[in-house]
Amino acid sequence: MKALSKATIYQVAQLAGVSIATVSRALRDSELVTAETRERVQAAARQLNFTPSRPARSLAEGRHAANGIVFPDLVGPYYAEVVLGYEAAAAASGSSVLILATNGRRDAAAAVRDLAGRVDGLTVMGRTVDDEVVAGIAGTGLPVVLLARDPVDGVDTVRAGNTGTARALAEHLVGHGHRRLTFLGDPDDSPDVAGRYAGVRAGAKGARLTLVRGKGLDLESGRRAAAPLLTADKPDAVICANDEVALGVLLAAADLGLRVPEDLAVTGWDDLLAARFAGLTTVRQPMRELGATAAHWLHKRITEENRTAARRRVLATEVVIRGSCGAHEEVHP
Amino acid sequence: MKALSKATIYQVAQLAGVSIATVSRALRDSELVTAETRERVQAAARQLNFTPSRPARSLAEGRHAANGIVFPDLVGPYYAEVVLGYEAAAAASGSSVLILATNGRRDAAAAVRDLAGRVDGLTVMGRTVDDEVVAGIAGTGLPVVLLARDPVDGVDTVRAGNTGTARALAEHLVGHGHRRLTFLGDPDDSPDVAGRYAGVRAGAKGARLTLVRGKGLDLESGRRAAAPLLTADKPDAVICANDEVALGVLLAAADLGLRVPEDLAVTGWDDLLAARFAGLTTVRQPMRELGATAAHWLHKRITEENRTAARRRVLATEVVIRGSCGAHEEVHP
DNA sequence: TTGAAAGCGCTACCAG
DNA sequence: CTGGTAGCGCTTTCAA
Repeated sequence: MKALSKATIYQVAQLAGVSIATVSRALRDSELVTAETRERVQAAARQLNFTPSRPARSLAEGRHAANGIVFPDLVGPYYAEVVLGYEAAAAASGSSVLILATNGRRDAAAAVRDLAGRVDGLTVMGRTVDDEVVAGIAGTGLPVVLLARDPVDGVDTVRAGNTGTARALAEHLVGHGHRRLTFLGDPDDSPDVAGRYAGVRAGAKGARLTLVRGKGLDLESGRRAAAPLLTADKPDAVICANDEVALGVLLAAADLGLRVPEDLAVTGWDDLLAARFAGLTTVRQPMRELGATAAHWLHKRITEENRTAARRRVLATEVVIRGSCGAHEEVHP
Repeated sequence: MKALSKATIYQVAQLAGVSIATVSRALRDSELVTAETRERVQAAARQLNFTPSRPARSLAEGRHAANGIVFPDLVGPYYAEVVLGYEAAAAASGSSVLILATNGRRDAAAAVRDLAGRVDGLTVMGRTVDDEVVAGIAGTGLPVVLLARDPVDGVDTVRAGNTGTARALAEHLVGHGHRRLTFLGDPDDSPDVAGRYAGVRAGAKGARLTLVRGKGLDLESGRRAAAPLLTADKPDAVICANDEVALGVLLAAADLGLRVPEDLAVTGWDDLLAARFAGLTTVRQPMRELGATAAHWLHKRITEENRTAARRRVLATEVVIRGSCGAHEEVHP
């Protein structure tokens, strides 16, 4: 009972003894067909294992019924969660999702432009392509939403709060009596890191703050950067750009025989599962909600009649206190 | 300098003063056009911010230049890593990637069928849709690769080793002197879990082995399931279906005042980052390679001339010994 | 309620 | 080397 390769609407029409127009209607539950005809057509379609060709349909309808999301990587829970939230929301509004990871790709811009040609709307995250690429695509009329990224004129932007929470975090550390703070991470790396550093600076009043531009955002990068830093600067608190880097610092500190938090306080950002088991003080952000919001906004843009003004939203983040920043009465589980 | 909405090949042709056929050639670097013509056309295209319509091209070419992957979820690093490996490999062979998460979707089968109509090939992971859906799609002639899932006749399958490594893990525990083993996880949940349980059974000769069918595969599920289990069964070792569950058990054990590994050994599966910080003995699997292999195979299928026999491959996994299974001289960092 | 036919934008074949 | 043109499979008027 092997079904044939690819049945077309013509074959279904022939088998059902109607025109292709009727098949088209019947298959999409148009009210313009008799119940009887509809059934006959659907039976024929089933028998031929027929699935309408998406390209043909898209071409005729002038839409893709799909949208895309561009992110740097899927390493670590952050992007994965964002993408998951995005996919769920997009699916809810009937869109398929195309993904594009730009990391390790020399032709990121070209890849993004190509993707733009396959979708009804596009979400672009930070650290992927330049603003001019974004502007070029948005200029096409293609709805675009920026995620975790500095705004571009006329384009919607959704992001998680960095500065305010970073400031609160720094103030908390200063409140613990720490006076020699180090921020480990490169503000030029991403808008998020830049925002976090800005907040830390604001909250570190009265304490010394050193910036150490670590290269990567993974555990090994943190570990490598930490060793010289801890022996040279002798900070009493290291505020890391994200959790992975912080975990690397924790490892390096252990290697050096430094006790956390007695000799050294360490904080991260993202609240990974590992942070919980490492007792790491960090910041939690609504990852899925970020993705879901982007998908919703995109859907609105795609379906709206007259274009409305660009929107911006900053989702709330929260400091999660655990043991690594100093002793507390009660810590987060 | 706002670029117009959507330029077509006709407008480019007109602006460049050539036919659409020439535009089509020039834009795809055909050798059938003068360098001069090519440049003129490309200039016109650039000026109009032209991007060829993907549906039109796909319709004409009869291919999508895209393939898809279906997975249950993107929660936890496992699927994210697999998808990442897949995306990278697919991109390398010029394919865009469409994703579909089936979890929390009532109409998973329909969604998968729809996806099948948008791609040149499809990878389907375990725990997503029934074999009959897979068979139906494969019967269409659409290349399909199964990932981390029991084989279906005539369809390629890639998976990570479960049974052998699970057996080694169980034997290791028995070697530590543990005699009251509990496997926490539901073999009916996924082919992977079933394979792990089978291996554990084989390796638990000479010890008592209890099966506790925990519901979910997340941390809270593990934690909830562990409490009654630890007080009732009093096992001296709990082998968990994955790391998250194991971490939950660790938390529950701590709540009950049980020392790990003195009073209780615990093992997981996946080697999450958190496992390292929790000192959890676990099993590492080549997640990205799983995804990459699936993408490669799919590409081969899509481009092959005459269909070859279905292939199957099992990628190697390895036990990672840390502190949670008993005392060792040297443990993994 | 159904059918005929005109596109949707692009590729590729056939002439010239 | 370039232009004309026939589709690719489907949706959607416009008539019947």
